[in-house]
Amino acid sequence: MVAALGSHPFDMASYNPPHGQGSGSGSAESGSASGNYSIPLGDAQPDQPPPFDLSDYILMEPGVGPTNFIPPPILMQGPLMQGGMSAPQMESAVFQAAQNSAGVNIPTSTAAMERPRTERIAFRMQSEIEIVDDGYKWRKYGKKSVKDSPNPRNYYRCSTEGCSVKKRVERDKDDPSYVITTYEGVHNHVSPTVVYDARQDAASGRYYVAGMAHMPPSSLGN
DNA sequence: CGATTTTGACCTGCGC
DNA sequence: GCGCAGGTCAAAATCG
Repeated sequence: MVAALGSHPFDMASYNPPHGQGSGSGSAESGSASGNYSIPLGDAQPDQPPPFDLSDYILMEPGVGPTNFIPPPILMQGPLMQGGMSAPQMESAVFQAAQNSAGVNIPTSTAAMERPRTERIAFRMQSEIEIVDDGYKWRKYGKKSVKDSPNPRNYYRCSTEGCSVKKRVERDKDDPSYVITTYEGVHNHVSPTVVYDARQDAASGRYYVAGMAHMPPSSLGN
């Protein structure tokens, strides 16, 4: 599942997920190894944990602003988008996926059930640089070489006090011109550098920042 | 001088 | 139980 931001933003392109070759990490169970994902948005598989992994990224093409990109403040699990979405559709899909991840997925394996669910989203973008300015301030806390990839993975944590959001950044092992950024968690604050408009909806309790829904800090599980 | 990065060690989960 | 791999910690180094 991939959202590709190509010649027209939020146009999806097919992408074959670079699944791990069964290294025992247990992450390669989602979908077939070669096709596009076809699990409908929000249709969680009842007998599987949320099948998120690095294949669930949004693909960004050059010129779509990798140096000034603000990730959606809502994070999600599971396959998200398929081909042919318009920008409003994608935005809606992102939000719906977040809602689904918050309440619909019912993993049955004990490991998946006992593991605290962390909201994550990954972006795959073509970029010379690995550190994109997403408006938040990050502090690097680790670097690790990963199996099946010649490129190290860098670990960052939001440097805002009290915010436990993390992100991982690594280059695509299949195409080093692409950078995969995985966000984990939800910021409990607005961007310190980019705030166009932030307000809290009285009915839902969500924050709306620059037109996007933001979960209230009180709803954070971690 | 405080903040950030680097990097080896340590911890934990999972498969065999 | 053991080994591997991913993730985190923390002290030292570096930077602004």
